Amino acid sequence: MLQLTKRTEYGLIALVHMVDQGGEFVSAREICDIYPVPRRLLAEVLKDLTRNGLVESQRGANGGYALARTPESITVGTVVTALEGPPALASCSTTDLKKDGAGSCEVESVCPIRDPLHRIREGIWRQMEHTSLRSLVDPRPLSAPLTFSSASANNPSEGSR
Amino acid sequence: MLQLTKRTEYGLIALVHMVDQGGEFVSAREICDIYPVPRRLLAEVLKDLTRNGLVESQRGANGGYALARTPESITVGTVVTALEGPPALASCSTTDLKKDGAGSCEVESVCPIRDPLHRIREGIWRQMEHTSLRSLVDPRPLSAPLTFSSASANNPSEGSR
DNA sequence: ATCAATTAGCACTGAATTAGTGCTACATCC
DNA sequence: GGATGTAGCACTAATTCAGTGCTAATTGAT
Ligand code: SF4
Ligand code: SF4
Repeated sequence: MLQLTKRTEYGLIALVHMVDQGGEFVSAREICDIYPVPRRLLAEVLKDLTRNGLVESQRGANGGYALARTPESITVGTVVTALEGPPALASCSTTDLKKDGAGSCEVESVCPIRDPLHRIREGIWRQMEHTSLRSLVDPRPLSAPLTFSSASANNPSEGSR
Repeated sequence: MLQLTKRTEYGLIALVHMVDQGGEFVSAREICDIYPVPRRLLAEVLKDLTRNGLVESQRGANGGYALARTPESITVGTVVTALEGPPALASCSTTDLKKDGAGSCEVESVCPIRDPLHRIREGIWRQMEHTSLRSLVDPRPLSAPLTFSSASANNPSEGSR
């Protein structure tokens, strides 16, 4: 259906929140305390993100999650790949062969749309790779397109806490 | 899952085949005679394409389907939209509100990723709009059985196989 | 030492979407 | 009339997804 899963969205939201907290460990409870998201499910997602090395986790009281890499190096593509596998667009994309691999599609040998679809997929992937966590967070605080001298506009009380 | 449906792929394949036949009416049987696609399902897809004005249909013997518009004016985006609705990426995209519309997502009011996702979706849409049927057919270095003998009188339904 | 908070792991249920099929009616050509 | 082929509708089965339960293991605080 050409749509991300809820899990991916939840993951992205959580990651953005982590960026907001700038390195502090945040618990799943804290996150879904802000965003109305099923806690259980979010925990599951965070766990997957941890498995894939996107975030670090800390158990026990005062535990939680924090980014394991810089917000610049984590892209939407990274998250999607971690949470629902590499974007496919069709069942015959090259990178994803953990499931069926070769004999996935009967049409494959004579398929006239395989390569074009492949090309579109690459474009989509480029889009996603081009959107980093940082760029998800940055344009947010100011709903204005651009401010000259962003330094003055940037409220010092903003990010950290 | 960020993947097109089979129906869309089948639709694209069929459309490409129609371009190959350059205006001639081709039956569903003829198409799935070339591409191993469930005939019944393909018919269903073709029907939808007809409803959306992408192809013209002709009933009866020697009937079939043919493009109702130029191959340049039909894009992958068009087909996707006709067959599975406008690309959404998330449940809160603007164009699609036939189902739930406003109260689709609980997070919506505080969602930090909505706009960025929206932007990515636009990029994807642009990709799809930029890929016309023509460009699907053209870059194919014709080692394909493209014969100009598509015309006129006695073209029995098969023969090449 | 105990307790409370929190992640890790696993498996499961229920809903939604999708793939694919059956059957009948209608249209067209021979 | 008969063969071919689309139109329409409804239905089943498979797959995927969202969300939940329960039980460890870990850590800090009391
Ligand atoms: S081969 Fe053609 S039909 Fe089969 S999955 Fe790839 S694109 Fe879709
Ligand atoms: S609002 Fe945010 S979470 Fe809800 S659907 Fe749109 S993007 Fe996904």
